[in-house]
Amino acid sequence: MSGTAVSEMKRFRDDTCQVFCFNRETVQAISRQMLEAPVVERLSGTFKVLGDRTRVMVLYALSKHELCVCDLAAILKMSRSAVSHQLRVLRDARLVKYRRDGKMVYYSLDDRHVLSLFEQGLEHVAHEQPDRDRQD
Amino acid sequence: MSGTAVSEMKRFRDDTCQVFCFNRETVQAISRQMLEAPVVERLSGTFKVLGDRTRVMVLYALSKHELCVCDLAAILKMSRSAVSHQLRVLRDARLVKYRRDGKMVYYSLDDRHVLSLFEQGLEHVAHEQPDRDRQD
DNA sequence: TGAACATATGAACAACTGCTCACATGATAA
DNA sequence: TTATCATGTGAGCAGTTGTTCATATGTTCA
Repeated sequence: MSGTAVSEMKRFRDDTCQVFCFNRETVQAISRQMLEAPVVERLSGTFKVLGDRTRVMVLYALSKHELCVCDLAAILKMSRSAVSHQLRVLRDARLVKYRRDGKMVYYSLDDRHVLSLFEQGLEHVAHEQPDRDRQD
Repeated sequence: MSGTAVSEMKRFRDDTCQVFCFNRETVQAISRQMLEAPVVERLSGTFKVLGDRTRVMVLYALSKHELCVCDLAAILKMSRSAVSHQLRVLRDARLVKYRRDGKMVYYSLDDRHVLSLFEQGLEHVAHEQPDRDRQD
């Protein structure tokens, strides 16, 4: 794939767009502005962590009050093990922090942005009801 | 699981927290405030859609300019089929809209909140570098 | 020390996701 | 109509994810 002529392009499989289709300049301009791979990785990674029922509930509960694993499990009606696994994910994503007090471990939110993200998300969700398959 | 005595609880498996562990009142208070299931569902669903490299790049590209599938595929260096599949997910989540013009279909952002979400996400990500395993 | 208990974690498994491939759909133009 | 092209989509698959189970870790208290 170098200086191949357009006529030869037709032989290529469909695995990348074979011609700079219709807006070569736009494509190049946006390609230059595109987010760098590690940024995309971290950004999608953060959203992925938020993209799970259990973790959403954990974060919401923690936004109300610092809680130990056992209380979280009771609130979510889930096993402590499952909650603990998810808390690890949230810790790794730096969305929660913890503090040890004897046998207990108390978790709380560790990010000033999580709540803003939640609110933005809720706003999107609030305007979500209407008709299917909008074309414009 | 009704009025079972605490001493009997020990026989239960670990699948839900067997005692209202340490903060019965907090647990009950937060349980009452908890988000309703459908809200949790839609909220985590929205974040899940944003939690993917390809879709993050698609949305970012569309935030710069309305684009057809072929141009998007060229920008992302991916097959048109893959991009088309992801555009369907984004459409279903009401994050993009489209407009037909002859054979072409042009996509653009369909949500005033997506960009705010992106910015919040980027802010979180920006403060993410430092030391591992913070305990406080 | 050892028992009891809160939490953490590895393995395993079922469910889900994102890609490719092949084909379908829908539009344009001869 | 047919040929061509942009896009859409179903099946299949490899890779990922979230839970359970069993067990490990780490703390308190006798």
